[in-house]
Amino acid sequence: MPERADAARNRARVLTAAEDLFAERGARNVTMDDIAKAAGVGRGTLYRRYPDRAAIALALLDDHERVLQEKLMGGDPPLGPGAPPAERLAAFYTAMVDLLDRHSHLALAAEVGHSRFTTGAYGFWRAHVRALLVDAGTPDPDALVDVALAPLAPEVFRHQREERALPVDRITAALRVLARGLTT
Amino acid sequence: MPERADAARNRARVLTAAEDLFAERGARNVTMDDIAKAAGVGRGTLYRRYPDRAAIALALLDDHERVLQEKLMGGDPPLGPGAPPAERLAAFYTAMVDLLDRHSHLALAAEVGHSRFTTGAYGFWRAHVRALLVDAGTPDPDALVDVALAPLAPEVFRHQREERALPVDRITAALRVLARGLTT
DNA sequence: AAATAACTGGACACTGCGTCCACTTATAGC
DNA sequence: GCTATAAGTGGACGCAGTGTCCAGTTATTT
Repeated sequence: MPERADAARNRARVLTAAEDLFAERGARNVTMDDIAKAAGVGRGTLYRRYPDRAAIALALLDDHERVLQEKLMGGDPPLGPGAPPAERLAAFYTAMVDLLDRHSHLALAAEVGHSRFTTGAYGFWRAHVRALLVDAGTPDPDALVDVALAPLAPEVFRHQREERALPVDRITAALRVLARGLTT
Repeated sequence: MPERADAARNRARVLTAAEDLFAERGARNVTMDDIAKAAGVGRGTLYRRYPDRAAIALALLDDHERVLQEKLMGGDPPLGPGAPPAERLAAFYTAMVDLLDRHSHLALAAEVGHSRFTTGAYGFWRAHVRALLVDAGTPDPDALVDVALAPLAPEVFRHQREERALPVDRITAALRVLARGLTT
């Protein structure tokens, strides 16, 4: 059974309203009530589809992440298959920083603390990086993979950008150093 | 003016009660009310000294952290001064993992998300690791230092230990690999 | 013993969460 | 078209936890 027309319309309204609110005042200062009000929808309707803010942010992020995921699997090197693992890892870091830079408000909304690790996206990044580490002959990839992904936590990125006022390209360069260190 | 005797007694009761509760059911499931009740103290008294859970956890962590901080500054090598920076960094990682292992419930309570970076302790670790990176001749230590500290986030440690069921020594070994990669 | 300043604790108002259910509306079969 | 019905809707409700406030209490000083 396909989705009902009014339900689809409301879903779209919720997503665009949430995106606006997150961008405007940061996810921390947006309540479920705010989103419902802004979307012109009742609380019940909102909760029917999205149990919490993270679910909404995740839905919004999903599109952007899927694009990157496809590039990783079937795109051109060095992001896609073909390049040596050290270069693919560096390219992955660069792409992730770019993603964080463009959508950090969403990332922060979606991945508060623990929940970060339980999203499907984290599983994908993890599998990808783990494969690269295996390919590069790094010892104990299962332990190192979470270490390699830790600097991509949205909180870390936000801290570097805002508290430390680091430009994006310096963060990228630092992660390139890390990529080199982990694959040799 | 010294602290009044009854105030000191109440502070001690709050701290031990909080430590017990955190250890017993995890910081996430302990409310300020719980702590006040368990300490036999009113809400107002509790809030007078500690504005939130993080402040209490921080006070509890403080002692343990100070011990390590002193070892870093004036203890024996390789933790203290004297050893080459690569070894000191590796020793620092090992000591931090040990600290996390023994007090992860407190660390998780104290450093939820963003607040992690604003604690005095983070500033200390940051300065220490930054100096080691400078010493090792690593490029752009200001950008790399937060990368180097990211894997020590309590959430990452908890994920590795519990979700991934990694033993402590494998986490330590992985961080030693990282230390080598960052100082060469 | 009285003065005083700090400390105490529970009542209170408030915010945000999540649920529930009576009502509405889109779709399918007649 | 018209009705049946199941999905979808929305706001009222109860709850949990936060943080504040102030009248009363208690340690300390003179």
